[in-house]
Amino acid sequence: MSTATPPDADDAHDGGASPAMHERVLEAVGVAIAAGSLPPGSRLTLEGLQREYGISRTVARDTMKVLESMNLVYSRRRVGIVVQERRLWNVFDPKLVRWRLGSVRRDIQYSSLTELRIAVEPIAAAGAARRASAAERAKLVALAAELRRLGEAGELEAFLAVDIEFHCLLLQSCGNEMFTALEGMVAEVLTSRTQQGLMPFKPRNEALQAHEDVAAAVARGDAVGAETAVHHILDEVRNAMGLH
Amino acid sequence: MSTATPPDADDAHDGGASPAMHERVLEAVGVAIAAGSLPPGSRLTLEGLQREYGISRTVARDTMKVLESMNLVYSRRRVGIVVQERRLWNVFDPKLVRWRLGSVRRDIQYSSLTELRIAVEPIAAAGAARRASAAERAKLVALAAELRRLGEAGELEAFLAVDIEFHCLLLQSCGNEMFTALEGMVAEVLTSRTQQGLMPFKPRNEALQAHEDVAAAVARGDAVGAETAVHHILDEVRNAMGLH
DNA sequence: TGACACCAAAAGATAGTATCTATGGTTAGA
DNA sequence: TCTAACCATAGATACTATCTTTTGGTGTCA
Repeated sequence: MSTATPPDADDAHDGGASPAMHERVLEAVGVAIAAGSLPPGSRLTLEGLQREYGISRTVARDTMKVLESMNLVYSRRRVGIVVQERRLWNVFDPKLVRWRLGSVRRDIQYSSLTELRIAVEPIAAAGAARRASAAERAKLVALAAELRRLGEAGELEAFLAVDIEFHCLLLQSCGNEMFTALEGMVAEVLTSRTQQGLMPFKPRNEALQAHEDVAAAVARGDAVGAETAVHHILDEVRNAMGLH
Repeated sequence: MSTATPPDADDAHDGGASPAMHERVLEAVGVAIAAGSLPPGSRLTLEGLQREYGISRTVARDTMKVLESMNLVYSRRRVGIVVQERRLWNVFDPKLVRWRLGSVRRDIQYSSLTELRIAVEPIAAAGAARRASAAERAKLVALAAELRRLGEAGELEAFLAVDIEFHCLLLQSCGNEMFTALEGMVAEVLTSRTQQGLMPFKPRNEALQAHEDVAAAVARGDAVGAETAVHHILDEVRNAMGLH
């Protein structure tokens, strides 16, 4: 082996080793699988990984064990490590979601997430109306007001930031930890929507009103009202997806 | 160290080693964390795990790396392996869901899953109406008919099996892989509901009708109709959860 | 003299390397 | 069809390197 114990030279593909050796190779292999450049059925070996990334067997093992726990690969004796068929992947693992959002298959992941958001947010709002703390209710109302201000002023960037905060707070205060775990993904969807110019230049008044309605309904503990109001927010998105 | 290298005797806590050493300790530690007997902030060491489970450092490392990738623990030099606060767990990891469903905290996990199901299934039905294959549409109609037959005959066990098949097929044919990944969890919720006697002794006619409506709507590609009909199925569940 | 702040050294844990044996599944050969 | 060789993982062991917490010592100030 050329690259030996000390953190010496010849690490052409290194950037400083700060994000930990293990993470780097996990990231590299994970991205390759998510992007499809290592399609299902592809076979790896620990030995190959050691050579390719200049790592020890232990690190190669650790990486594969993590990938295995995400169901991205399985390993069999005498065969090596085999890329699992897509159907069996743990598609809710945040790492995988991130890898896929960065890949050429980005669109599929994005629309899956959007649909998930459409499904979850109304129920989350209903949950918030029943279970949110007083502080959270107040914060939601404040954020809705802030959204109107920024929306009418046409400050899209600040609007996005507050919009994310609004929707994430909804997920946090709904009392369902599984919904809360979707926070990061929803933020990603909202960001992406703005970046790709899928947002109207100026938020429509109906959308602003709907956000205020959600906040008000949650504030007064009206679960049905909150759910309905969120539906109004999402109608725009549903239309864009052809979901009427 | 008492338990040493060879697969010798004195392994009191062994059952044959067939499910792989690594899995056994992953399971044990994972269950302990999920159940709360290793609360957030608890500290483990590789050395301690080696002694406790009679395993080598390699296996202990692998296990911890998997737990770390699920965000159940993090490890820091000089400190050891620390159980992560609940808020940060990857609560969508099927392994964790399974562990929690088997723990004393079962109820929390169960209601989270039920709420998730309430959120996702209507949108999944809409997706199926737009994207299911002809075979899937036909199968749904057939399953709905079978449900009526079994329901009216009062054959609860067979009814449950077909009910699971119906709802899983919906998730499979909706074209959203994230929804599809929830299949196992939905099956678990439905099973649990029956086992715990939360189902009426004989399915209500409204429920049977709603299943038929869903199948029919999907069959004719009516997304709105399918979504509404699923809502009717879930109304019963929503009431039971106090979600009106 | 006692209390506090600061700094340096020791120690304890993971991170990673290297190498070995055991096991089981594949494949090729009789 | 059976059998044996081989190959890759599963697991064990013993290192070194590194990071970070703890601890102990020192000096200053009240």
